[in-house]
Parts: sequence; structure tokens; C-alpha cells
Amino acid sequence: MRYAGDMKRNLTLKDVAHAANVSEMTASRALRNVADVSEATRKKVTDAAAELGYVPNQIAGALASNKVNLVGVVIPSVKSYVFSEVLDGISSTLKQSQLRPVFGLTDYDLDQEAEVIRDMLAWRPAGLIVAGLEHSPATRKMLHATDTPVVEIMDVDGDAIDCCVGISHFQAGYDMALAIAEKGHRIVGFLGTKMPLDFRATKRLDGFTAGLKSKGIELIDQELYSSGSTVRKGKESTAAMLGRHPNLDCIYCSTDVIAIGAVMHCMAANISIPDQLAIAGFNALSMAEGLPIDLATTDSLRFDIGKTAAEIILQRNQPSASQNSKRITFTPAVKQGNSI
Amino acid sequence: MRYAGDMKRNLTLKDVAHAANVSEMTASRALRNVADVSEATRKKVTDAAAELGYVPNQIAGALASNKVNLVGVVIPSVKSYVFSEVLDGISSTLKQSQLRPVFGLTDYDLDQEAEVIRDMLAWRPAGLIVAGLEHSPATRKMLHATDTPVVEIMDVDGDAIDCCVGISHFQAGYDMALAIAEKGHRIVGFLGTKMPLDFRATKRLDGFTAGLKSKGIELIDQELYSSGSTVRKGKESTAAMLGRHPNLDCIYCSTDVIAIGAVMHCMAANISIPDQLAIAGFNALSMAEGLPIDLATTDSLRFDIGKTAAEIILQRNQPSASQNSKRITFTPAVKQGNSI
DNA sequence: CTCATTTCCGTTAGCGCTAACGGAAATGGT
DNA sequence: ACCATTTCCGTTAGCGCTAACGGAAATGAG
Repeated sequence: MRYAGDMKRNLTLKDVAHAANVSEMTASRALRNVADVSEATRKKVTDAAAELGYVPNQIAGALASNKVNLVGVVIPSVKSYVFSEVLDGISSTLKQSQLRPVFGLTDYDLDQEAEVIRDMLAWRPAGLIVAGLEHSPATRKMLHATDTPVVEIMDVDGDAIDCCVGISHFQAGYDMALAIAEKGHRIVGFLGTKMPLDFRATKRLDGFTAGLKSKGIELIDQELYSSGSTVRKGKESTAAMLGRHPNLDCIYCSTDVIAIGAVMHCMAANISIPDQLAIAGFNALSMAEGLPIDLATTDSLRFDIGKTAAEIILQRNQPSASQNSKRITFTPAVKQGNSI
Repeated sequence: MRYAGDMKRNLTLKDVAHAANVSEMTASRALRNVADVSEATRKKVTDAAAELGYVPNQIAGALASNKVNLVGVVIPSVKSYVFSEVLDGISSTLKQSQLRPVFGLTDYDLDQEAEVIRDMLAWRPAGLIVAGLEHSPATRKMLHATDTPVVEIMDVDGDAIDCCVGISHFQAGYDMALAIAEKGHRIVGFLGTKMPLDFRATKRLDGFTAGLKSKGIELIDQELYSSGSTVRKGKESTAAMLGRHPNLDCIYCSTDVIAIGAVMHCMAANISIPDQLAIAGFNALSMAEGLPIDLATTDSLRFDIGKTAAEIILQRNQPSASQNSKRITFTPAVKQGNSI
């Protein structure tokens, strides 16, 4: 004895067509809201589908029509507090359309990235949004070979496969160095994630040291940890760095999360900001907004980047659209705050 | 004149088979690593595929084999800092398998949830992981009708469609109330997101008031905001509530993000924690770990929940597996900290 | 009322892949 | 050397849906 629920399995368009007493094709048209169906029969069909609890099979539909309504989004991590706003920008932009984002994680690992992208391309998505410009040769080859629109986001310092939307992290680091030098700080350290994992942090550091050098300042210390960025890590690393260099007067952190930890250390150790120690971060995370001090940082414009990337995918999916590669560079401004 | 890149378009298994001088079926077997192919021909095929840059078409494969390697994950938001660890648990667990998570966002909106779930079911995924037990009637019907395994996560206070993994938010609120009462606090307020949007926050509040009542304490004030939870919001709301009730001696926050804001207000206003004001949060977010005080909170065990949900999907996808619905309740302990 | 349009619906032929089966060649035991 | 296995590969027939075309009925112009 089978349950009624079991009988509903493998419901197919044919069942709906049969129930509505029309052909499969008419049922298909009715359910997809395409033309050439009278209102009467359309209602017959949709009623029958609702009655049966029919769920269209996108797999078959996609195969037959050669159209997929998915947009692949490949990001390193969801734990860094950085990508949530990017996803938000993408998600809210695509919402108006038929396109649906699907996310994949790489854990800052280029091999995992290659796997995720291979898997996504196997579904022939309507577009692909990938964080970063650095990829393995295999990934690069896949992305060059595919005909789905590819948008690389976050970063513009490098060569893009197709389209690219982001900011210059080198410039962001450089500009913050100038702002810090301007304020008179001279004994400066850097705190951030270990370089191989995060190319953009590296670029910020490079830009930062270049900026300092242009003002005759050398970076006195840098601490690179391999774990993820946490407030606790920032607090501990700040303590450690101050232990090595008691005369340190400024720390540039690769992300606000770390900078908040630095602030926490200063509060615990009664170090006044910015008089005794200046602190600067990056990203303009909302979690820094309630701090006792107004943290110096750079808004990485993550929502805008996600939004713009999604718009490019949408535009590329319009039949008439030009297929030209775009390169969109946002220029973030340093937010001085009062912590430097 | 077409570019070489254009020539590679629409590469099909037939092309690979032709290049390797075997039948389509043999090529298919070779690429999928199934038996009945000699090592020699397998190499011929994989070499040819690599040479051509062939990417299998999962759509056709899924249709033919009636197998999809995707697991749908439906969550309200990525901005709340809450779901990142759930996704992490899911992602890292599925990594060992062939299954790949795809994420969809609902913005705490049941209609959007219905849409997202409908879209996902249309792809006939190997499993579906949905946050929460509250759904629209339409969603409920779809989830009941489908034969893909469904795991509802985060919450166990209610009826599950199929499987369910989470904690009791009512109990969490209740337990925190007891811990707070135990410490001697009597004039207690609640700070949290507006109820219709977040059912679990509501349940925590219900449990909290019930717990207080069992100790003869009435909630003196509650502030519910409709926006997302931010540190700034917590800071401002704490100030506002203290303005209304200067004699308040404890605030329970619906999430640590808000609690951190409360702590920030106290630091700015020179209010000592917990002597003048006790503060408790929820979730045990890592961003609270560097605070000057050790925040009282409840670990919502998000990673474990994600991991367990993924394991259920994996187990359900083994041919021999029992299809019994599971209900797994984690019991989080109150972390007292030193803020209450 | 006639013929050209328009409106509506059905038929045919795949999309690219794989399950299932069958058959030829290679292998092995005696 | 003979036959039973085993190993390997190809053929056939779809999976569930939709593009493209074609044709019948309804409509309208004159």
C-alpha cells in the first residue's frame, strides 16, 4: 500500500496536460506565461497544475531551451564579515529578474576555487561572479573558454578574464599611508592575514608600504597570522606588536575586525587613541560603528560592487546586449575618523 | 572569421568521443570514473577531454540519470553574522562528498522563501536545508509533496516537515532568565529585532519572560526595532532604554551584536558592567570575544547544526539508507561570562 | 460571402547525457 | 584445444521539456 504522497511523485508536464485536457506544449506555454494561449485554457492548465502540486522540472527545461536562470557566485568565505554585503548587493539586484544567485565557497584555496567553478560551469549558468583576479591556470583556462559572462569582483589590480568590478587595493593602502603620514605618525606597523591566502590584503600592504616610503617612512613591523581574522586575534596581535615595539605609534590593520581588536587592547591597556597609538582598518564594517572611537578605515564599497556585477550579468543576458568586456573601478575615499 | 575561443563553444561529449575514437558511452564512462573501461582508453578519453577543454553538461547528465548533486540551503540573510557558521558547517561537511551546496536568501520574508524554495525544488536537488520551522502554507505544501530530503534547522520549537536540527530558543531564553535572576538582577529589559521578522527571537523572548516570571520578575521594558541588528543600533537602543528606566539593572539582547552595542554604551557612559547594568546576549558570536568584559551569552551551536544537517542529507542519499525523519535537539548551555 | 489575417493549439524533433542490455574479444581452467 | 567467464565497449532508448513549424478555427475587411 502506497501513501497518496507517493502517488504524486514524478509528476510530469504530461500529467498536467492530461488533467487539463490539452497537449503538453500548450500546458508548457500556459505555465511559462508565453503568448499563444487563450486565457481560458491557461486557467485550465494552471488550475490543474496547482491541483496536482506540479513543480516544473528546470533540468529538462534548461536542456531543451538551452537557458539556465542561475548565476554562480564564487567567494572565499562567509566568515570574514566582508562578503555578506556583496552577496546582498547581488541578491537584491537579481531579485527583480528571473535570475537566481547560487553561492559557492573556496576557503581562499585556488584548487577549491577551480573545483567550484568547474561544477558551476557544468550547469551552464547565465553568469558567473568570482571574487578576485588571481586564479589557478586551470581556472583561468576554464573561464576563458566558457561563453557565459564572467565578472571578477572586489579587485581591479590585475588582468581580468572578461568583466571586472572593484577597487584598487594597492591605492587604498597607499592612500591610508598618506593619511597616516599626514597626521604625523612615523613608527608604523601592519597587522593582517597571511599573504598567500588573501591577495587583496597583500596589495593593500604593498600600497601601504609604498605610500609610507613616499613620505620617507619604513614599516617597522608586520604580523601575519594564518588563521581567520577575529577581534580576539587583533587584540592579541596588537599586544604582541606593542611588546616588540613599545614606541609604535600607529597600526594599520588589514580589516576592521582586526582593528577593533586593536582598539579593544588599547581600552584594556589604557592606551589613548590616537595620541599614544593610531589605528586604521579597512572595509568600513558596520560592526565598527558603535566603537567609542570613530575608526579610520576605507569603505570597500562592497554592496555597490555586488550590485554592479549583477547588473552586468543582467545586461549581458539581454539578447540585444553588446558583449563588450567592462572594467569598472570604484574609488573609495579614506574615512579619517578620529583614530589616527 | 571566428576566434579559436568561439570554436570551442558547445563542446559535447560526442566531440570528446570522436577525438578519442571511442563511442559516446565509453567516453561518458571514462569521464565519470565508472567501471568497465580499460585504463588505456580511460586515459585516451580524459586526455582528449582535457585537450579540448571539455566541461560536462550536468543538465543533460542530471536529466538522464535522474541524479542531481546539489543541496539547496535556504537562509534568511547573510548580514546577521549568524548564518555564516551554519554555512561553514554545511559546506565543510559536504566537501567530502559529491554534493555541492547552493544558497538562497529569503530576507526573513515568507513569500520570498516560497519563491526560493520553489526555484530550488525545480532543480530536483539531492536535499534541502531550510532555516526555521515557520513557513507559508504554500511552502509547507511544496515541502510535504517533494520526495527530496528536507532538513529544517536552527529551531526545534514546533512541527517539522521531515527532519529537524536545532536548539530550543524558548529554553535558551528561559535559561538565561534563570541565570540573570540567580545573579540578583530584578529590573530587566529586552532589546531585539521586531518579532514578525524573526520567529526564533520571539521564542527566546517568550522563554525569557516565562523564566523571569517563574522567579517573580516582570520584564520592565522591551525595545523592538525593525531594521537589522547592528552594534550602533544596540548602543542607541540601550541609551534610549536607560533614559526611560534609569534604574534598569539588566538588559537581555536578542543577539550578541546588540549586546556589544550595549557594552559600548556602558563604556562610553561610564556604566560599570555588571554592577550597574548587567548585559546578556545570544549566539556566542566570535566578534564578542575581544571585548573588555566576557559577555554572558548562549552558544547557538551554529556550526554543529549545519554539520549535522549536511550529514543527514548525505545519509539520506545513500541508497541503502532508511528514510526515517530525524529530530535532533542540541542543548546549549548558558555561558555566564562576567557581564551579568 | 469570400479570402486574408489573426488566434490558438498540436506535432515533430531534438537538447546532451546515461541506464540497461547485448555482444565481441580476451582470459583462464582443465 | 575447448568452453565458461570475465573484461571491455557499443547500441538502443529514453530523461522531461521546449523551439520551430504547421494547420485548423476564429476573426475581420471589402
